[in-house]
Amino acid sequence: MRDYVGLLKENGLKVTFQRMNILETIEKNGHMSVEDIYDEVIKVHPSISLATIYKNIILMVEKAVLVEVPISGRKPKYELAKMDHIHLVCTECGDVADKPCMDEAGKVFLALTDAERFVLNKRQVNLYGVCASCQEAVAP
Amino acid sequence: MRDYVGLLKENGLKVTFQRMNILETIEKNGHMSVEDIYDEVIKVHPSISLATIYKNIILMVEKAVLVEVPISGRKPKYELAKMDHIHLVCTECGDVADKPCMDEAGKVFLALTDAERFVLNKRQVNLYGVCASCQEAVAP
DNA sequence: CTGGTTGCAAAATTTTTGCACTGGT
DNA sequence: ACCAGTGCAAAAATTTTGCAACCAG
Repeated sequence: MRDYVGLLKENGLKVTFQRMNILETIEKNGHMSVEDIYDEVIKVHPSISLATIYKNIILMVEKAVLVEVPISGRKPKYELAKMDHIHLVCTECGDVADKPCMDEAGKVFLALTDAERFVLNKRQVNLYGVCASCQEAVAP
Repeated sequence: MRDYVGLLKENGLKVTFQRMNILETIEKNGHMSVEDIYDEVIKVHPSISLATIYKNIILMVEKAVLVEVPISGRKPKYELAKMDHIHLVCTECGDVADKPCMDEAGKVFLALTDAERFVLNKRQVNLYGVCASCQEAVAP
């Protein structure tokens, strides 16, 4: 598990049980919507309020501790900030998997935006399809 | 202007003024949120209701006439279905520009998902940064 | 201590739904 | 004439806000 205490302090955020639980839940599950996070965190911290989840997600996204992953046709999900990667989004179950290897594509994107006089800050690649386990479910 | 009458009929949708206005507005403006569309369409069709906008967007996305473009930190936008392209999203003004050239990246993505036993259906690339005109606004 | 943080309840916003009426085909 | 489509108003769902109590530093 990562050093969330340090991560929060670096960003001028106090270390509360709520925040620790949010971060640990997201680490464990990978990609979660606000509702997903609430449903999980409330199991270990029954008194937490949805407003607290919202406030903290907004705050942690601002501080770049979390990253919003917008997804076509669904609520956005949130993940821990990490090395550049792309997302494999299953259109059946909604699950999101990370895939490293932004490097090859990275060069292409830089060339593209240079020509455009566009200052590139962040890249976001979603590949939509059907994941291995959903393929099995359809054709066992 | 495209043949929206044909496009709607092909998809089993009746040709109404509301739908024509929605499609023409999106063609003219490129990428629009639900609210954007409503604000524009109401100018030429004052009696249209927001519910009609919602119902039609949902319907036309199902029929793949429109495509939802989810954007980090903002409401999703909608565009006409068109050839594969990437999005340059300005984090200052929120504007979205299309850029063709999915080909180079396309190969990379296919190789990636093949290895994963992931059936790739749709690709969505957002590059976030500051567009040329917002750069000028900051440093004139 | 003390300012940031929480939880609650209320407000604001956004999206969906039901239904009578309208208008395309 | 039939039934998809519209508009309205109400309901549901989502997100934000204000504030008193609380607690990490």
